[in-house]
Amino acid sequence: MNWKTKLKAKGLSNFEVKVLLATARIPKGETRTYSQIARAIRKPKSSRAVGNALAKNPFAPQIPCHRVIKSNGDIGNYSANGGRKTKMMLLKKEGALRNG
DNA sequence: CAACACAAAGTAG
DNA sequence: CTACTTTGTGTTG
Repeated sequence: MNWKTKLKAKGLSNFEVKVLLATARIPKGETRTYSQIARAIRKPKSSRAVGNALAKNPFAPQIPCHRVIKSNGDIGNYSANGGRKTKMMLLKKEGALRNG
């Protein structure tokens, strides 16, 4: 997928593009923390800005922004339809979230 | 300056 | 561990 072009076509900034690119690299059934994404793009202190980029994610269900959680194991938030609920649902369906 | 989908460190019990 | 406070970061208004 040429996200880099699609994202930029959306008017996203270089930072947000990198974040989404790193997020699109997350394998199914696994999860990453905002901090890890921040590290992946060489901005380990921008864990907060990382969330902002995911919030702007124009390809919500396509880019696994739902596979991104907080470092303390918490789900975090979700801008797409459903919110946190859908986030958990997707993680459960993929097996990333083991409630039991 | 203010607001946000966070993280790390310090203080207190 | 749990709860609260402070500082850092990047985009947008």
